[in-house]
Amino acid sequence: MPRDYVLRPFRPPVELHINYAGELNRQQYEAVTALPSPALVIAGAGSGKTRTLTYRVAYLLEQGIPPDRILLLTFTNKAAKEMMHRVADLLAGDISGLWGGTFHSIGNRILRRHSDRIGFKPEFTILDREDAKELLKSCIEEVKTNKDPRFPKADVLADILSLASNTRRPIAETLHEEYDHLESRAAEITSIETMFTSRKRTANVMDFDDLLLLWFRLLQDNQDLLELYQRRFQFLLIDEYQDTNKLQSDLIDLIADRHKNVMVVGDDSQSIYSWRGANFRNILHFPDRYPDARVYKIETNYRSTPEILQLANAVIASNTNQFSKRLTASRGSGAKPVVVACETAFEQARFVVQRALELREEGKSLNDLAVLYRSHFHALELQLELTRSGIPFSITSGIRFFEQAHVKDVAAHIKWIANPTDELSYKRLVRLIPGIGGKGADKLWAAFRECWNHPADHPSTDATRPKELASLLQACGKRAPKKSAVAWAQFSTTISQLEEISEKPSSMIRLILDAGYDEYLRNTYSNYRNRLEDLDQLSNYALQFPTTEEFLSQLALVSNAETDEEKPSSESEPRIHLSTIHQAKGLEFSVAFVIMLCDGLFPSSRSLERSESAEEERRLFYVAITRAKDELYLSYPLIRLNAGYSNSVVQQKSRFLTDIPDEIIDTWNLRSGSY
DNA sequence: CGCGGAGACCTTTTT
DNA sequence: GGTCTCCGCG
Repeated sequence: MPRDYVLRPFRPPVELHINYAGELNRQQYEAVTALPSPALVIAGAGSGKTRTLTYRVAYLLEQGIPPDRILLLTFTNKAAKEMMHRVADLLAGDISGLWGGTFHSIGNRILRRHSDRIGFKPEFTILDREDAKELLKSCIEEVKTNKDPRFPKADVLADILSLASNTRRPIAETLHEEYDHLESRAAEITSIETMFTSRKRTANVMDFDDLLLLWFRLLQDNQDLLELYQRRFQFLLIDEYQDTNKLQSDLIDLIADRHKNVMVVGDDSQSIYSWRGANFRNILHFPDRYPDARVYKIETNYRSTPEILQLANAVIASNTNQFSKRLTASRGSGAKPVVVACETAFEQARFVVQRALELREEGKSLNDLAVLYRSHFHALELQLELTRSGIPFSITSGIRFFEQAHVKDVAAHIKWIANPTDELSYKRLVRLIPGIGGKGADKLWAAFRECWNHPADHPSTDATRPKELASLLQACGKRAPKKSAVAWAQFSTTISQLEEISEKPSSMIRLILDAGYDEYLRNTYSNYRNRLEDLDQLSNYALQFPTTEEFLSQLALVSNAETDEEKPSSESEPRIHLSTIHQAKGLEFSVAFVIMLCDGLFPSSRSLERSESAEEERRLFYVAITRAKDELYLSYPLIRLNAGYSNSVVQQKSRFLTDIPDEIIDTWNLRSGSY
């Protein structure tokens, strides 16, 4: 059944005040922003990719295109938000119809509107990785016929299923290409996948991959909706195109099929997400799929000094699989990058601390400094040293704010009330009650389902209002262990109170704390104060969302780099920033320290097994180098304490460092000075 | 069946 | 060092 699409009157063209930043090449930007679609912009690191896209959006609006005809897809929600702010500033106008965000967040918005078409209810909840794994685990248990210890674990399985979905390949083919040792398991894995899919559907939950896959299917299977969105999103702009996977590029192609107004921007040298299914060949083959595409290269770098750029060029030159491009610096000369050899990781940490303090003396803010590393645990010693020296730092840690146990416990209350079919949230809640564990939760879930399906058997419930969760809970509380009866009654009371205020997530959090979670925290965790503070913050954070649904979507979809900024405690005190290289993508800092450049750590020993991933490691190193504007320090320890076994391991200097010609770097050898 | 203690095992990157 | 798993006790 076709839908009506209301055409709004064209707005008169607005006055555009693009203020080309002084250092930028104005002609170049004008050429790119006015480029006819389809267009492919190959833009090197620091060449102002984001700025180009921002101007492009502003340009389109200036041409009289209504904001709701534009879809802006970026790598993080934060990037989209910043670009949209910038556009609003440039135009001094209302651009509220403009949609911008990650593929996942846009998928979420669209799927909520049409969930009925794919057999979901609009209040579906989103599973994070951990939840998805847990659900997968119980599917494995059901399919597994005998106790086979070599059966692939939920971790591996989650990766396989995700990769298959994102590359749009059948599972058997994915196994053949990437996990050949599991090829004989294809049939079992496929049946687990089938069960996993149906369990998600009954629970009315989606995982990350579903947000893309179901979005794609929705458009593919519903001609009217396809047409609706093809007409609505008349201009598509995609940032970081080198990191899109097959599913994402197919989505773009599907929506763009009618008008072909696509502008993609990316840099194949910065492709660092292939393990997630990203395929930088999407960029290479773009001109094949869009024969009319104009290709535009930006090889000027506005960010870094020529010395840093020379190093970047030297590093990436060893890679064979790429568009050839050579970045030229637009800035004046600076200091050579420095390679620092350290004895131990602690000495390396002291080096960073001391240098950071010196730079602060020289007038740099700590905000201008960043320490980058391959994996989260590489920053361990540095964190200790920074804390010891009292230097403020912020860190994008491995554990995300929203994935910590206490945040998830509280969120489970809100999620379950919004979506009572959410099995995982229910079980999580029930297991908080003393005396109820994994098996008990399974049984109580079955009991709850039964009360839900047959409310007539339980006179206390009102059949016309199946959402009276608290009374259903009371009804099936009989099946809870006797010693848990009091806690169970308390639980159902809390739920009934929460149902009253189910559209006020902030008040819900406070109520959950008052109703006993506070006490639970106190008894369970030694760092009870911190966790309580987190929840306090979460409650404040929730205030900004008009609906519970938006709050929950936000919890599931924002990355930790974004939450860092969102935390209300963001006092203006300058902090040195610690981050993995992956999470520093798209950012820039005056001074960058890249630490732990030891062979086996960076490049990581796992990646050296395959030649393509060895090239990707080098691209990652390239990304790290090109984050620096003025100064760059590359350091490595010779000895590193091996966590746990308390024996030290001698490290080899990273092969990335030995490959660098001596004349383009300075070498510092650390000596211990006396006070 | 829940829970606490003892041992094994692992350490890539994330929307 | 921290998490997950298994085992035996209550």
